[in-house]
Amino acid sequence: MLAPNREGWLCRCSCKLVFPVSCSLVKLLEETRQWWFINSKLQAVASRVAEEMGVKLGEEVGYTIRFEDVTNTDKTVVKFLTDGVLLREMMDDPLLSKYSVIMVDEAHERSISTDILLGLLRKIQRRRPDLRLIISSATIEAKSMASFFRSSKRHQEAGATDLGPSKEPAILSVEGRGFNVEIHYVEEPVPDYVQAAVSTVLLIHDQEPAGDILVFLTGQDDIDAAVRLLTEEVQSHGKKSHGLIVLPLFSGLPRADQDLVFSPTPRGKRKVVISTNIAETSLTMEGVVYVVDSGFSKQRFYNPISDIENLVVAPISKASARQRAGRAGRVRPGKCYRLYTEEYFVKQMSSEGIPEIQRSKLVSCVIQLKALGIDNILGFKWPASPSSEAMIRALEVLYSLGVLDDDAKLTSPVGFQVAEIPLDPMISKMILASDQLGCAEEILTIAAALSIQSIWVSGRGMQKELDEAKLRFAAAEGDHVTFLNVYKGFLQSGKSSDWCRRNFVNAHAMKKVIEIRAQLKRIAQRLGIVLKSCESDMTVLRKAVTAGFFANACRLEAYGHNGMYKTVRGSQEVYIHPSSVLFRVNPKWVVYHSLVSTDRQYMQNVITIEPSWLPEAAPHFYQQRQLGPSIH
DNA sequence: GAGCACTGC
Repeated sequence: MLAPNREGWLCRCSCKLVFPVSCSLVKLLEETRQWWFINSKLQAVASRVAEEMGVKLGEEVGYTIRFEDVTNTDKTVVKFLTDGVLLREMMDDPLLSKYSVIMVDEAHERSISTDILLGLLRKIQRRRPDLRLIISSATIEAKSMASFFRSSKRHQEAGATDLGPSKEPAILSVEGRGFNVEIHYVEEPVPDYVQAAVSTVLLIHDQEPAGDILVFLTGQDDIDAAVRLLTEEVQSHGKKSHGLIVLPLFSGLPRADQDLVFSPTPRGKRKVVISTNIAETSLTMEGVVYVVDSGFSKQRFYNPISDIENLVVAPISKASARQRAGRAGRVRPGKCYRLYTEEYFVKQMSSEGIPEIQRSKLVSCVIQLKALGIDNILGFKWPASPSSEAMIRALEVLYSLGVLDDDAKLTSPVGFQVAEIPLDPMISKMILASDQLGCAEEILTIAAALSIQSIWVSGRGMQKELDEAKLRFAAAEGDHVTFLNVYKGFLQSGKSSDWCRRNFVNAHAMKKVIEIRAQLKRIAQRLGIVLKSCESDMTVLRKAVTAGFFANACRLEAYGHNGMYKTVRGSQEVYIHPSSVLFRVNPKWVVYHSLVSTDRQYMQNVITIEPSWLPEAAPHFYQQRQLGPSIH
């Protein structure tokens, strides 16, 4: 019935309309200290609702998240799920016929899944006049949300099929609740927001009454710098900074360090948490009374021309700024210090951020829509349309993978199978290829490892040790085979976290690899993929990788170019990333998993291939002549 | 010899 996906769903709206128990939801969210995973919050809320209704969790009230389905087909009447899970359900049941009411929460956050979901719901309204929709969104977006669904109604009236009038969805506008937060701006623009943040923290500490401080910066670099400056201050003269406890917070930080942020502040002390955006929505700290907002965050941008996704530091939106400020008013009235001018806020800051769908590659998104039976992708009505260049890019990739045919329809069986696997289509294609090549056991591990950020601990400050640890697992074939070695070692250690620590492997990441691999194994078995091991035959394994990633093939330039590669298709200059085990090895032909661009384009996760495999893997994509005379 | 906002299936 409900489709919430973020912390704080329902908590700020009056939703008597939906639920007589909403008041207890509010109470629950205030009491819930399980801030860690959003999913555990969803779980906690479902469990509390079950309790309020006097039923057992998993019966009348249940929840479904990626790795957990706690529902009962015969009994469950209220179900909590993430938007991604609901989209997966739609593949089997496009009209969502088993639901009579769907509430989409936090629609204003505009994640890709939410946008796809809204577009689809708008579409199925016509076929499901009985379906009641409730969209909960920030006030600022409520109008555009309403008009998005209204325009669909006009469309329906003009349409040929007349299935009776459909009710318009109820749009609930939600407002941040909490105590009043006093906003302060700087008089003049600051030249260096890290330095400005540090000074502001010291000023607050010096002049304001007790209460913790939360500082929003952009990433680990900024955070390390600010922590260092503040720590030096604490250690040197101490007077201005006496009693300050300085703590960094970002997702790559080891769990134990993150936990420090949530330990109670000792009497007479003041905690300063220097954080990324993780503290903006994903988790909540009690005791914060002062917020320092740099006005920037790291955001993903995608350039469809170069086909490169990038993380860049960019100004935040007014909506983000308000969200950040709100973090100061959770326990009592607070103060927010914005490190930008009021004029800038009023006149230059955009009111909403750019929706994720306009900043991302669309390959996964397009295949999902195709699998949902949306044939005319370019005509799909979005809450915010992605660029047609990005769409076309995605269609090209899917066509080259053999997932779409000449009419841009899903191919059978490959297209449908790739859509079934909840990963990047290039990874999914690699898994399918591994079936014929007889190396699915290994490829599933590689697929899981490629699906997470990094299996290594975040390396700053212990680079040498991390490099040495990597060497213990390094494989001549490249990073993919190195993953296999790490995975083997991890299993042999009995999944020991001590083993992880000794080998600079991220234990939390390995846990995720295990979970994802288990899920992939279930799906693979459903698809009839034989889980065969290739033992020590790395050739078939490299061929399977090539079958998915042939579009990322690169050739080393002649000597004297210092490890410069060129992509076979686009002749783009690329280099092997120094974190790769093939860095400085520079084999002649490689395929990479992803590009990261800084001063150069760096290939991350690289494996050696034979060029003759390329036309085999994708004959329409690589004709022999393109590969030039160097194939032997 | 470099740099990893944050989710999600």
